[in-house]
Amino acid sequence: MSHIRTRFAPSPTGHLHIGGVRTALYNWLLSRKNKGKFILRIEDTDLERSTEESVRAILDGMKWLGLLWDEGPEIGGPFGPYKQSERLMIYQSFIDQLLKENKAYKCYCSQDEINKKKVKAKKAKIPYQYDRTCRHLTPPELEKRKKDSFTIRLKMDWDEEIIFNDLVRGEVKFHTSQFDDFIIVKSDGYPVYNFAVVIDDVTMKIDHVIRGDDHISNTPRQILIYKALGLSLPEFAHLPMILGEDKSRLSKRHGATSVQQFREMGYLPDALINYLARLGWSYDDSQEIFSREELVHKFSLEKVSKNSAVFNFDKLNWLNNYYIQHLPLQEKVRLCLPFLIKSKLLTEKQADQNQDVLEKIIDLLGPRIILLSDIIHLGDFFFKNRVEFTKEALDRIILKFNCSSLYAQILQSLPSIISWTKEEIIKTFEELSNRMDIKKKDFFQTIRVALTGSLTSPDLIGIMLILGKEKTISRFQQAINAIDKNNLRPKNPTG
RNA sequence: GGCUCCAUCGUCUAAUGGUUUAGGACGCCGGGUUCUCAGUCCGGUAAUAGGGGUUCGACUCCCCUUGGAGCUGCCA
Repeated sequence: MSHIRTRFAPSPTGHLHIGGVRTALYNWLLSRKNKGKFILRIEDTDLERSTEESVRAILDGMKWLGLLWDEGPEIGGPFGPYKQSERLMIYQSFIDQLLKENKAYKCYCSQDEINKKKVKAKKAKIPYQYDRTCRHLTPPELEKRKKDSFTIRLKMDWDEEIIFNDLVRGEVKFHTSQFDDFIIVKSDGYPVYNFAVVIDDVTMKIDHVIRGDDHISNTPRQILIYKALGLSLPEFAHLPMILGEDKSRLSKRHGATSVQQFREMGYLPDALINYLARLGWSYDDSQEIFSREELVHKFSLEKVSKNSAVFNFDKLNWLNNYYIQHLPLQEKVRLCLPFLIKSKLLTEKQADQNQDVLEKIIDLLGPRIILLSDIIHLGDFFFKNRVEFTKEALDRIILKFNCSSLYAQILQSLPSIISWTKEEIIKTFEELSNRMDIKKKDFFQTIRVALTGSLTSPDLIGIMLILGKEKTISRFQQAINAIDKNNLRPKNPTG
């Protein structure tokens, strides 16, 4: 297993799906581990649904995740092209071979005719198989239909057990009697998936075919094509599917499924990779956090589990938070910045000029950030010129305590703080707290509301340190003004 | 319907016939730290789908049932 070649072969009919990413990841890991090659191939033989935009999304997504390919779109390689739509000539030569060797034939049956036969079979409760009408066409009949469009079918002349050894599930058996003369070339001249995939894997010298287990039933058909062509088989490994919370196949209705969405929500590539790696694979009974290098080193197909796995956002979030916390501060800032700018909390220019403040803010917010985008609602009060009381803050603090006079007292004490340091601020507020007729807990909550408008925030001293003396004073003043202006006072004066 | 795959806590999984009162992680619950919320630390809750075999012994092997999934396309 030294120079192994693996591949990821998505079809560009939508975004890059998270399930596909895991397949890509396992292929990538195995190629890295064995110092082999990882090939990216675009399977765009479905003319109707394939789009250039989708190809873009796939390439971008793969790059963002750091799943770089050794051969494929944009970089080429010795076995290109790497887009099926550009490989028609290659398929043609293999089709010619099959036709010439009388192992395949042209079928002129229309889609309508076939559909009728299927309906009939269903009514009779017998499994549908193509009745081979066109296989027995006489030369005059063939001559007559020469100009009609046709598909090409593979002759099923086997009567045996197809057995292959799947690297994750062991021996899998099918009997050839289940297969009919299936189509390998569509009437538009494009090869059908099962055919194209075989030709591509062969010509690209793929020796380990690792894919989702939805392909397990396709495998015997593909093996039959290999056999018809006299080609030797690669190793197969079928990965379990990823399910949604309700255990049905993961789809949009379970939440985000495209890499782009995960990216926009503020997930880190490393967290996503770590999560996906552990979803369906384990190393031992205790390790959860794996660096990429570790994954490359420790990954093996033998430890891939056979059963499908439910995608769980709670665990992904836990990992994302973990990875964010372990990021160097400057990196954290760099990653959070786009979210702050996009939400208009600050401009790029402001960010450049206030790098140090930004670092302090993000350092303070650090452990609270689960998704990078959390920075927006967690830290907005730092960037806004005035804070607004949340409904809860209003009900539980502003309308419950005599905040206006409390703030006034604070304002009297603040100017006496000469050097705006942690120690001085603590000293002053502890003193205030002791002096006032309010529980310490409530006292600090009133401050929190004045400074942030909210009932929850990071450490208050930390906030004041970042805001600076001026802004801190002005927030208390603003709060008093807002209270006076809107007459926000406790309903019960005695309370 | 036919064929195929799968089955351990709510979720991801460990335990590859005996070392196990079935281990870890996320979640959840409780507690410590504390000005709130997080974070962090400590503790707790919770599973071998059911039934038959094989065996001195079964989560582990075999069979059946049940449940879930996939394929059964001129989609990939």
